[in-house]
Amino acid sequence: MARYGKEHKQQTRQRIIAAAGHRLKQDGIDGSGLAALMADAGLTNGAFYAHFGSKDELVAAAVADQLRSQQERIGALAGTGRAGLEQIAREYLSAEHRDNLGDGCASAALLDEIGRCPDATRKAYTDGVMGVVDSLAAVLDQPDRNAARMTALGIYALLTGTLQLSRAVADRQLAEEILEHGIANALALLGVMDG
Amino acid sequence: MARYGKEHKQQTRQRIIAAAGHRLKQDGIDGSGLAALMADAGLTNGAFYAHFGSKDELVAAAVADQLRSQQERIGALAGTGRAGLEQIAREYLSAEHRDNLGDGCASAALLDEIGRCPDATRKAYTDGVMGVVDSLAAVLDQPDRNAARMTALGIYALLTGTLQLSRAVADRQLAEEILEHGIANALALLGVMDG
DNA sequence: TGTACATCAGTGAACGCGCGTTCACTGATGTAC
DNA sequence: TGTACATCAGTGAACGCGCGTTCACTGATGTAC
Repeated sequence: MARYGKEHKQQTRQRIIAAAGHRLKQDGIDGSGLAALMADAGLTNGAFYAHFGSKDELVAAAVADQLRSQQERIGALAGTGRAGLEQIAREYLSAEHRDNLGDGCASAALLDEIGRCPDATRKAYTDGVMGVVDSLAAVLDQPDRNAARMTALGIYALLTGTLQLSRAVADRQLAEEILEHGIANALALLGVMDG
Repeated sequence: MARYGKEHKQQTRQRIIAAAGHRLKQDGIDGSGLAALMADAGLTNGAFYAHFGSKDELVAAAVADQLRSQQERIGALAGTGRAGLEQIAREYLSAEHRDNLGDGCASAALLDEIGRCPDATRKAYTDGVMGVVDSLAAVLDQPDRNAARMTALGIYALLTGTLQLSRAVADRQLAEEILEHGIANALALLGVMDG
């Protein structure tokens, strides 16, 4: 394997972005230092500026990468309509997802922090999240394209808010109840738009 | 006015908590330094540890205080049922609320950061948010108390997620659309539970 | 009433530490002749 | 084919800075006699 040349450097860059996606979601944006982010990719902090112009630039790249993955995941789903949404909601609002920040949804992990980020990061988020919402809208399989998009946005907001809530709450049983009722709420939101 | 004695010190403590509520929501938890938090209250950093044992302790107190205010605000509302919810949703999902982090909802501003806080802070959040949800459930005015609570939780998750989304998005028009459809979604969620 | 002392809220400088960022250097890989 | 040099990814120490926290001190307020 070449340790030299554009190709190898590009691979390293991707490795940093993927590792950063995990840690940023786990510890938050302000909570993740560059030294830790680079160590996660098997590198030292000094190499960072050969790949990115600033921490903000990496954050934007990682956010975009995370949302691209999420979109692909939704796009690869078999089910459509109510069954498809139920599949998504059950996975999204699972105890596994709640307890594994680093492997989960970037929006649920970082949304309020992203709101405070510079414009470039928020632009990357906007593009990424609209892709996710489009994929979600496609799953919903409704006649009116634009209405489906807005329903999908509502469902996405509900899912992220519900997961955040269940993570923030210190009462285990309550957290469980929040997730369970969240699934019903997501389906209800679709039901209304269907009828 | 006494500058001495328990009473005065208690007032100062409350002033710090109120000022901290504003700044924490504005700049985030990790994004707010103690020196700035104290300056907001008209004091220097050195005085901090006469009032609180740690930054975490202040954060917990500020979160509790913010949610108490939010609960009172909802409790003081005139309307009930669908009209009451519409009043809440329109105010919550307004451009003013979106653009004034510091004066707004603590959940929308801090929810994913609270999820990473120590247990004491998350406990304070849990108690506070359940109070808010109870008040919201009372507004909804439904026969089944427990069902109303879960509907209220769903609506609260939807509102916070929607506001976060509209703040994170870099496209002004899209942010506007998100808010507008959010109001319809909140009412839809109630409608389903009503029927 | 006056004076000496105790108590208290708050000041401001300092602490060690980790942050984002910079840079001189290393050592492996590729190229020229 | 062999050797001298250029190029590159990555290292590791250092930078100034702001962080949370500590502490000796100040000056105003209250109390004792």
